[in-house]
Amino acid sequence: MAGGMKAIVDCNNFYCACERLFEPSLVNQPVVVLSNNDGCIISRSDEAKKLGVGMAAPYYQNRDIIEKNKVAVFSSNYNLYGDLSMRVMDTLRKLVGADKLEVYSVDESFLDLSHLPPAELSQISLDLKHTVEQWTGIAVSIGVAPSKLLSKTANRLAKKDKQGTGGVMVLQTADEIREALEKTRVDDLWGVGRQFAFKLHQMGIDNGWQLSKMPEEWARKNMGGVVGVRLIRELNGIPCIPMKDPLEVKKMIATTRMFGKPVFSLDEIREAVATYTSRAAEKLRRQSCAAGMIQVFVVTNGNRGAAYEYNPQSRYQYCILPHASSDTSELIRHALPLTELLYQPGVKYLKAGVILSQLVPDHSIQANLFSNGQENRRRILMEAMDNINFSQRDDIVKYVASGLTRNWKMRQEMRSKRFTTRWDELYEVP
DNA sequence: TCTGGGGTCCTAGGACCC
DNA sequence: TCTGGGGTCCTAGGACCC
Repeated sequence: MAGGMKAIVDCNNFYCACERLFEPSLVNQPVVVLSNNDGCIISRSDEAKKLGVGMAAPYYQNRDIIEKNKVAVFSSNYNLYGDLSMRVMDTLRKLVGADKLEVYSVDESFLDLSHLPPAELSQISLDLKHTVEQWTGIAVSIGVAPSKLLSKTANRLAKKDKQGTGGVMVLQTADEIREALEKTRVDDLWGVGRQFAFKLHQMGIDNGWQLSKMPEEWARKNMGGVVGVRLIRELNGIPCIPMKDPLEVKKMIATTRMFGKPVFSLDEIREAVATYTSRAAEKLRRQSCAAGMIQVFVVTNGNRGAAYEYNPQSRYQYCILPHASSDTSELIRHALPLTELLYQPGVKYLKAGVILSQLVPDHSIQANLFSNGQENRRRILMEAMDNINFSQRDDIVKYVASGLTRNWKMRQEMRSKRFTTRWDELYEVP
């Protein structure tokens, strides 16, 4: 088939795989990893899936199955996952070239394979898979096809039938594509969520093949305009979702957290917001950007419904900065008044968050920096602070507004050590 | 009695993703 | 008692302009 082939490489049960790497006794044993505050299950090993542990399901609802079957449970350890993710991506970069790789998420990358001979794609993919596993210890699945959507579909089938496929599936001929789409429910297509899947089933469209035969004009009317048209084309092997430039930076940066326990006081919320602002500002500086707008939001449990119903209600406030900034203290100075606007005494708060947007590259504010020696010094201070916080413990250096007690901090009772990113927690060979 | 048309920019909100 | 966090893209509709 003509046109460039694209691959998606996806780490299998990534967070669980990371935990197992440092706890080999857990290989072939059921393992789950929990979200922040140990709230939800966000990664399951194949064994845990077989036991019926649900994805994104609240931990406490699965506690019975977990205890009965001695499932190993971990709080999420993002330092560890981030570091192993980097190793996987670096390996792929080495194998296919940095300009052929688009990191899509912490555990997935698209590869542009259009320069490779089509007849060899299967073997090349198998080699890629084996090399990544050998170099990093993380198992991956690979799907290859003429469009991103079809490669995601191939990847899903490869992962579902690891024995039969060897963890790799290449879709090239019309027959191969048809067979794969017939086996895939619309719910499982990349880009079809709950709302669209429901609509499609009502219309009698149940699998990917049926959907691929619908006219574009129908999709434009019924599936979100150009989004739907793109979906149909991608299903037909016409690439419409381009590979992204690896150098692109984020357009928005958020730091948000559920509180470990309900919070009532303004002081605690101010501390949380100041801390989240610091985190967000670090991310901002890491991509050499400044923010033009800052938003703060808080979430309460709402007033409607039964007493224990989970009914989150959020309220936002934002402000446009006089000039784009990446300075933690300046961002905090704008965030705190927003917090005060949002606060109502006596209300129980579950969560707060900070969102930085209208991001611009740092060099666009250089004129501003150079015109003002004071600000330039501040920027150097920020860099020093980031370096210290990164190489030492988190938050050795921080602003007093972030508070010294942090009793709103999240629960992480079952976190593994940060084996690869903290000197005092390095893995020891037994 | 009559009540244009088109362009641009911005924001809120929906839908989806991992 | 207990339900994550961080993103993207698109559309509709309002405000404003000529």
